[in-house]
Amino acid sequence: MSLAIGTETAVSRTNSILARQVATCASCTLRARSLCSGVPDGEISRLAACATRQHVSAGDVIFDEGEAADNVVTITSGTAKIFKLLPDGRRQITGFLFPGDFAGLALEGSYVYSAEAVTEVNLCRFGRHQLRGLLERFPKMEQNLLRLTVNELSSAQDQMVLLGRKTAAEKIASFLLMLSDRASHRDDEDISLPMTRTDIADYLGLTTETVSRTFTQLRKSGCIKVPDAGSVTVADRERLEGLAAGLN
Amino acid sequence: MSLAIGTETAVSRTNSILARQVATCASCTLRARSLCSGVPDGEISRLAACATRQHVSAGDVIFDEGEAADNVVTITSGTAKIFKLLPDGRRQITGFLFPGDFAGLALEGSYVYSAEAVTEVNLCRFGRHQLRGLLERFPKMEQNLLRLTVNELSSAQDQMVLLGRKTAAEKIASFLLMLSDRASHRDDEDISLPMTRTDIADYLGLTTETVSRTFTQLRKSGCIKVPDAGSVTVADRERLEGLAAGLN
DNA sequence: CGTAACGTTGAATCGGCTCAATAGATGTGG
DNA sequence: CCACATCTATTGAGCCGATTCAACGTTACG
Repeated sequence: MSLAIGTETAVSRTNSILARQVATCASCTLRARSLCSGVPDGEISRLAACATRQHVSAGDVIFDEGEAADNVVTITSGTAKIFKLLPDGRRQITGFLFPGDFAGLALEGSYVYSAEAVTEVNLCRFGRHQLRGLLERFPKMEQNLLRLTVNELSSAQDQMVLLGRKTAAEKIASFLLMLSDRASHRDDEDISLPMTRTDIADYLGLTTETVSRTFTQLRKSGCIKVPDAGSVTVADRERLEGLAAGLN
Repeated sequence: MSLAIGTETAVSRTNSILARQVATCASCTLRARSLCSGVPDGEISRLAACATRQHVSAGDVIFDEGEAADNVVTITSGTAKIFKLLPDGRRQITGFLFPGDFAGLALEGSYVYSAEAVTEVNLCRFGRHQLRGLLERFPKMEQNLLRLTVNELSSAQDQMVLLGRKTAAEKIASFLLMLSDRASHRDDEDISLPMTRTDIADYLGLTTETVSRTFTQLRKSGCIKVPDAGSVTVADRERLEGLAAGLN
């Protein structure tokens, strides 16, 4: 699926847009964050040399589980999701990716999950071998990567608590607060939901119907407002936080 | 709880058993695995110098969520569990630890989960600051640590699929096969279950009753044998693997 | 032994799921 | 601009898998 954004295409584009890539790293708003902050300013060109910028449309595949893991990607704009499938089609979304997040780190072998764009996404692909070279040259970068991976692991453990032990309302409350923290919004109380109810359900281990009903219930109880399907306003943050933490 | 094995005690023991520690690293059966394999043989003493061996009894605390994360520990024998609690006592076990596994990596700050011994456990505590020194001296060690953490993250994602999308029977089947892979047993078909039904339930997002009933059901259907509560024999591995993968 | 902790089994309940219908949003072409 | 199709979201009714509550075995141990 989605041949247009496969690895080969990305690589073949490398030469034609190299100049733009170099410029992009230096001016990238994520320059000081994520992976890239371990590369000294004087050596940005080395970073740019192993990065390929790419634009993908909402719904497009970024990579598929099982493919050769030739790239690590970082999201520069938009929202993506990573997920795993069971043979009969049951899906678990293991994370949403926002600008600065990375995915596809499989130190060897193949991707262990799939990634797709939720909205229009701009991303940077780093070639695996080139990235390894960078990591060896700049230990600071490897330290960053370790720190980021440890943080991801910690989030994964929080998500296990959510999936294994929280009720539907607690799951939705936790999810909204996670979005409020991690994604950027007009203000603290205003959360945008770029993903569908099905995505939310597959992230929280629920069905779309239960997600929908729980939104309704939280709305009726005055915790949140739901102006439209794509946004939520926090009306009573304290109560929402209590719910998410598992009080009540 | 369990003051006897707190960090202070462990540290205060350091001097008295230093000689034994040095000897232990060189002869440790895990020498070539886990964290430690990144340290050249000639420099083992540096490794030994920041490691404190400790013995804890079944049920004892290894460290508690929220404590200052002064140590990383690796299990050298026995089985441990790591878990998080919700305020009302609901518990999610996020992993079982077997020899070679490590826990407590919080690059700064405090532990984000608790760890307790399931059986009698022998472990090695590495001081955080000393470990950081080692990592900087031996980049190979940091690479190992990254590789191990990435693998843990991958397991965590598998567990999310299990918790969010699998049925009770599929969860138990997956759990048994995980144990069969990771823990050491007399043979492939023979699995020892050192943890209680409550531990299993809290790992799989179930109740003890459901765990018990599901064992019975798998036993009656001929997938497994349950000679006693502490062990399981795989009778039909193919069917168990099908179940675990989510076929059927 | 007696007692406590752990495990199993049964009966009834319930939270979330399935199935089904409706409503809203988005886009397309006439 | 409307008619139509499609996709997403909401709501309702009934069901089911897992939980809760309870009783009873079993094992370990002082």
